[in-house]
Amino acid sequence: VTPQRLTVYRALAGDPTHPTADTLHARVRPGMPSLSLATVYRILESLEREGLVRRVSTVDGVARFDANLAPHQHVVCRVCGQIMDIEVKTLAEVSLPRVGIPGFVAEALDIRILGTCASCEGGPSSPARRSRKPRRSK
Amino acid sequence: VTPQRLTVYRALAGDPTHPTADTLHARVRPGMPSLSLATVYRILESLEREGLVRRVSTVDGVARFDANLAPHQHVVCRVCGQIMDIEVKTLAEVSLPRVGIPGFVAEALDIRILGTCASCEGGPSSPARRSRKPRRSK
DNA sequence: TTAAATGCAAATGATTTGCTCTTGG
DNA sequence: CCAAGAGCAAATCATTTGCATTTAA
Repeated sequence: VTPQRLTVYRALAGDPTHPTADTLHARVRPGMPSLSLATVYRILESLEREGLVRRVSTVDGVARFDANLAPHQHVVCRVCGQIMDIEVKTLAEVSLPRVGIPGFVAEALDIRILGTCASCEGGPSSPARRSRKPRRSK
Repeated sequence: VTPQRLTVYRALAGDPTHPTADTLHARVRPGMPSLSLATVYRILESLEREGLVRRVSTVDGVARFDANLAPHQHVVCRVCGQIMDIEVKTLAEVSLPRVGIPGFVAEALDIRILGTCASCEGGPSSPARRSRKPRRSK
């Protein structure tokens, strides 16, 4: 089943910034003006259900999606909010089994490395000031 | 500066479940009926700004708070949504510096171990079926 | 007294849903 | 033809804000 689904999926797959539903919608609009935001949400939801897309955890309450299915983790810039992928293979790499909770069956690892990206390093008037939400301003 | 702030802070500090603002509000209401949810949000915001409280990352868009300032990470049950603390000291413990992004200055680690907790292990009709949101039902 | 904190209600923003209309199979 | 998908608008939820009132310092 797929018409504009392809469009949305491709847009997400070709975007390394882990866009929000809204961003994706805007990015796809020009080539498909009638596509509504609600539909984008529905498409993302089904893609997630089908396991083609993942929702990445954030601390600001806005959903961000990722079509990169290869096991990887994220690096987040606290200043510009940019999210980048890094290859930290799987559970084994970080002593997962050592969860001190009895009876808990660990299944997956979700790691986020917080810091400052190259562009944002060096004071507030640096080179690439990004537009992505600079924490809490909703 | 502090009247009902103490109440909210104490409620959070004495709750290992990483409650949402709403849960905290409900939990404190009986002893302070006039306390509004908006105020709880404002209190949590200031406590966060003062560094007494942290917001934990979630994938479902609802803010959860944590008053445990000691460096630690979280274990999340995918079934009942419960979030528990575990002691995974600091950055050093997980080869942090190996971020493959040039120019990125890593500052903190945010790890979440996803899995199934003891109570939820063993089919949907198991012992302790928790009330915490079983994923996406907002 | 006096800026900061609180209450309430209304405003926002993100996400979801109801319902109708299309359309791919 | 027919169920699944798309559109649009209205509904929900979580969170924030405006403003008048209260209060701790």
